[in-house]
Amino acid sequence: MSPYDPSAFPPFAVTVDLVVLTVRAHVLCALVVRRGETPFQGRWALPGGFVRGDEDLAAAAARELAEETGLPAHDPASPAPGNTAHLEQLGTYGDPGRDPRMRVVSVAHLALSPDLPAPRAGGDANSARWAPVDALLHGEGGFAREDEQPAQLAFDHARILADGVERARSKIEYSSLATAFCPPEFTVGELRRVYEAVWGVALDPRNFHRKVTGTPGFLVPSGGTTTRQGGRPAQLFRAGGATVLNPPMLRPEV
Amino acid sequence: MSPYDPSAFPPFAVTVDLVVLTVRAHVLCALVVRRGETPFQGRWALPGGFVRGDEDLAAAAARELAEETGLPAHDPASPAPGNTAHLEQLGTYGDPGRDPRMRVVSVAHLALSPDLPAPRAGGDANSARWAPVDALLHGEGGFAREDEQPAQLAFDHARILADGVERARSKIEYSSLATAFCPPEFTVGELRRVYEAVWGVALDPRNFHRKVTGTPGFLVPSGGTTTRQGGRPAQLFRAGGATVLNPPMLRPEV
DNA sequence: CCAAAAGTGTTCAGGCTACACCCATGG
DNA sequence: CCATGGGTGTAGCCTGAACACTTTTGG
Repeated sequence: MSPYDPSAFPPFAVTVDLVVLTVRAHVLCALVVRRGETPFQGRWALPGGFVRGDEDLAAAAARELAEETGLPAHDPASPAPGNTAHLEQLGTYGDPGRDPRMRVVSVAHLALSPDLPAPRAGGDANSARWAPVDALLHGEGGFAREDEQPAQLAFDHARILADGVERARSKIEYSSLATAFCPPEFTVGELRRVYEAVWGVALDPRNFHRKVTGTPGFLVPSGGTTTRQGGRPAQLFRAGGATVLNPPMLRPEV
Repeated sequence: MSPYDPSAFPPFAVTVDLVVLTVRAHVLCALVVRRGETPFQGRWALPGGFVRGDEDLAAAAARELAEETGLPAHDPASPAPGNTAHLEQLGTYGDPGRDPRMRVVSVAHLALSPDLPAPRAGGDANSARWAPVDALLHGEGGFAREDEQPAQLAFDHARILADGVERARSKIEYSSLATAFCPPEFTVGELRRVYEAVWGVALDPRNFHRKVTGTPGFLVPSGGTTTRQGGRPAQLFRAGGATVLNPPMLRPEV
């Protein structure tokens, strides 16, 4: 048998898993769903599902995202046009044994969304929620009440989530991706709080303002102002056309 | 049927494809193999093959790399300890129809290697070669003699190669990855010629020298000197432990 | 008037660029 | 002695960090 003969291949299942991130109340959160079946029954997991036989990987990810959040995805090349989510491929996880039932290769995707009212997962409000990534990755104690499960995610999803968070943290440095966490119109202060939540640091509001408004193509004023944060009214902006930031935003030293 | 029931999945074949890059004679080159079978018979393609039933994705990529080049791969986390290649996952390509025979999902990997004597592919010297990436991606005219095929790669391999080259170009900015193109001991000038070949630019030798020797952990002197480039003898270095460069190397404006 | 958030001006330190200049070898 | 590449010094520009200060709202 030739090694290039596709009629003699080992059988694989291919799935997409989603790392959906958002910023809620100044905290970076990920979407998790509760598993109703073995293995890992009752544990939290990343949303995902099988790729259909005639379906592109990106299309499968967009379909799963819409099913879980109601958000349409948009192409990574173009900036977010209305209430949509950024979606990009993250990486592929295919250890034999990562799913005890059979050989499953999962193509993980990273989605970034503005703050949403509430997750909806097949009508069952208790089966999907936003959880702080710190609690999911490090702490058992990050959940508010004791009846909410501790954070050990099913399968290798903790690793996938960690990779997605790291991708988001590094990518907002040199791209305009942070605007994907914001509604269509937002203030400089709201954008700064996104950076602060994702990086877990405090930034100087004055220098941040100069930096983002001075980076060509990052922000365009939409004309309006708002006072929803209190204090002096702030200008409203939309995401500009730029996707790569030059110069980049600098993450403070650890 | 539940969407999570793995016994009812559509059948996929999973392969690994390799973008193997090296710098030969100041030119960035990729390893390509000539296809002996339909489809795309006689065309150049990226090396690759099926993932075995009990094999990790990274292991499959390392196995294919060793079969094609004889090089052992090493973990991306550790710097190259001898004559080994850097190997990392690049991305996954799963369009229905990318292989006309059946549904194939390919997990592409990026390998960076020092200049090798000659490719060896199953003993057939004519079936594998290093080709300049510019010729493979843009020009039909990049090949030296007319009897060598023009550059149209099989399947979606041109896209995969372009993604791999772009990954390498951006990653040598902020990581020590450029040393993966060098032999275990190398001079600052040799490292500079790697950057110049990968980026396609000319760099100031004086400032480059100061920059790389001043970046902590990037290079460690090995004690020896060499005169293989002519002129004043140059210090020999090994790759230091650092994987991320702070400050990064700056790619000149386009 | 006071608190709070939005912006602007200014100063200082450090990195990058450009280029003058010296060093050590082979031919 | 000259060409070639290796390596150091230095002046000017620019950017980012730090922080004083003004602006504009709500209570």
